[in-house]
Amino acid sequence: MPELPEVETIKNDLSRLVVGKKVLDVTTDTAKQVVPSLSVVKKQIVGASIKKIQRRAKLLIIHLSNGKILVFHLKLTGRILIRKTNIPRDDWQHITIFLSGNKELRFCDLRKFGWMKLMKNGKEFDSELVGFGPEALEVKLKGFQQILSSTTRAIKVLLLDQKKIAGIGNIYACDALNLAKIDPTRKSNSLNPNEQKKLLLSIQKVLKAGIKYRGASDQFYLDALGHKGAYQEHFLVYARAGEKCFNCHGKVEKVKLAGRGTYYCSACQV
DNA sequence: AGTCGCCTGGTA
DNA sequence: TACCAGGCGACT
Repeated sequence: MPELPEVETIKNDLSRLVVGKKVLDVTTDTAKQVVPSLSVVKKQIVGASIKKIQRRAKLLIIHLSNGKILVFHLKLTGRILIRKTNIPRDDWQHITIFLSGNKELRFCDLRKFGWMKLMKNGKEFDSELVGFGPEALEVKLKGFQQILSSTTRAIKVLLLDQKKIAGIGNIYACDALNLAKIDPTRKSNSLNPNEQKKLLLSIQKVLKAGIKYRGASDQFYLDALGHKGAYQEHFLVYARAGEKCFNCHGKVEKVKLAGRGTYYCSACQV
C-alpha cells in the first residue's frame, strides 16, 4: 500500500516522535514477519535507543545507537503507529516495540505481507539495499533517460520496477503517466527526449504532491499518528474509472497491465 | 512476459 | 460467490 510519499510521511513523523527513545521490549504474534527471529531481534535491540529514521525506496529504516538497524517493508497493508501504552490494541497489530516514555511502536498489517528485518551491521544493511535503482525524487534526467532506453518493457511496468527506479507504486505510476500524457503501454525505449523529460517532471510532481498531502488513504494507509492522508482527493486518474480526465474531455479507463490495475485516459495519453 | 503465492477483507 | 486490492519474489 504505502509508496514513497506514504513512507516518507511516516519517516518524518517518526523522526519527530521517537528519536532518542530507548527500546524496552519487542513482542509479536506473527513470528514470520520478524526476521531473523523475535528472540534474536530482542537480544540485539533491547537497551539501544533510536538514533535516526531513514527512508530508501519504500523501506522505512530505524538506526539504533548500538549500530543495529531495523528495516520495515509495509507492503500493501502495513502501518506503523506510535501510541501511548494505555491506548487499546490497534487493529491487526502484529509487532510491538515498547519504548521509553510510555510509548509503543506498533506494526499493524491486515494481510501480513509486510516484515521487519534486523540488520546486524552496516555491511548487512548495505547488501539489503544494493538492488534498488536511484530514488525517484533524486534521479537526474540523464540517468532517467538511460533507464528508459535500457528496455522495451511497457513504461508503466518499468516505473514499478524498484530495481530500475525506486519508490514509485501503482498509484503514482498511473498519475504520473497521465500528467505526462503518455500511454502506459508504450515501450520504455520509444519515448522521445521531450517525453522523457516530461515524464520525469511528472513523476516528481505527483510524488511531491503525495508528500504534501501526507499520502493517499483511499484504502488503508494511515500515518504514524493514525491519521489519514489526503492525496486520494487529488488523484488524477487512479481509481477514477469512468470519470472525466482532467487533461482533456476523455474518460478515464481501467485496464490490466502486467496483472495490475491501470488507470489512464486513451484520449490524451498517447 | 505472465502467473502464482503470501494473507485478509471489502465490494459487486 | 467471485473478484479485486497501492508489493514483490519465485517460478515457468
